[in-house]
Amino acid sequence: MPERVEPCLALLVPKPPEGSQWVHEIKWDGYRIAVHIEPGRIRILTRRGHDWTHRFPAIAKAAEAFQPTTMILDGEAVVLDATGRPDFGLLQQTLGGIGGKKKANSAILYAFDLPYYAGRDLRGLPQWERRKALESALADARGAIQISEQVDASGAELLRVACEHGLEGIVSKHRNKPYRSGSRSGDWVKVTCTRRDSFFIVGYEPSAVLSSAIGRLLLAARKGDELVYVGGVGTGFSDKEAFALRELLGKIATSKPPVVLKRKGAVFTRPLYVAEVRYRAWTHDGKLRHPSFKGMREAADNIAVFELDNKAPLNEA
DNA sequence: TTCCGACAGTGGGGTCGCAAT
DNA sequence: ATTGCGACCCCACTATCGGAA
Repeated sequence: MPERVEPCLALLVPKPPEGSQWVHEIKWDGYRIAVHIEPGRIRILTRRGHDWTHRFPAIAKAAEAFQPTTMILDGEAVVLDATGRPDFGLLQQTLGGIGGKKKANSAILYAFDLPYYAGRDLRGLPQWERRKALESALADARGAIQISEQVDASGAELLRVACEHGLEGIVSKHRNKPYRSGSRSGDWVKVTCTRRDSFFIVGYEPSAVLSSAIGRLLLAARKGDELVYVGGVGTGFSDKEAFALRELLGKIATSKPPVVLKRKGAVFTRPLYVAEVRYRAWTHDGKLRHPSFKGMREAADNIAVFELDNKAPLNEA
């Protein structure tokens, strides 16, 4: 059995592929892991090959049930929230940081591929054959190891349902393609549920490398009569735009911060512009998750700036 | 010639531990 | 005691370059 199998990665695309050669499943919001099972030994490796076995005791324990068969299960470790949805923030809190002593007892694995089984490297097989092998290998899986269901629906339909339920998105796989380790080829593609909203630009931070360019914009939402910092955005603009933004915002810099925020190097500006931002969700902390800049305009009455209401949670659909 | 895949680099969010302040 | 930094995880995106088409 190989010491390590680099995971096959999914390419981000704007819409799900169509056609009978594609199968679709839920995109689980957690940590990608590979569970190596062999006689007398269980190892759980992260995407970059770090041994995190001790952090997923429940999954490691559940994996023992498959011994002595050798196999590598590829899947996503998640922690479910009270409503049964995967919660990335919860996973991180449960898991702790790099030297963390916390145990993610509640983390479970959604297995979606089987690159190695019973002495055979299955990566060269088409996806549908590996899938068949996975289903038979996990026929009586339960508890901390579950199979990630392939859904018998069009990609567009599954995506709609996934987004409706506050899930992260979907992954589509080509039935006839092999498992390409370490590659982000289009054999696997993902579509994520995203939102677009407008936020006030309340400042910027200079780029760490490009002089006279911005590195990130500081964003705020409206909450009643106040502005509340909701995080920064540092991608989505080109270098050219980063220079132009610095030029423009430099003119409206103010010494009176419009929001409560202390960050070294931050330059605050009067909230005269709104940025349109695409993002995936809100963190527990009230920040934008995976934000990217899509454009900006002058603030005006006819532009709806995101309004925080008093009742969190922010993560509801 | 153009296009695509792989890579590096700059950003976002989080956790924790450790060393410097 | 606080702060900053570095490992780790999840990423989006831009810029570049070499090889495939």
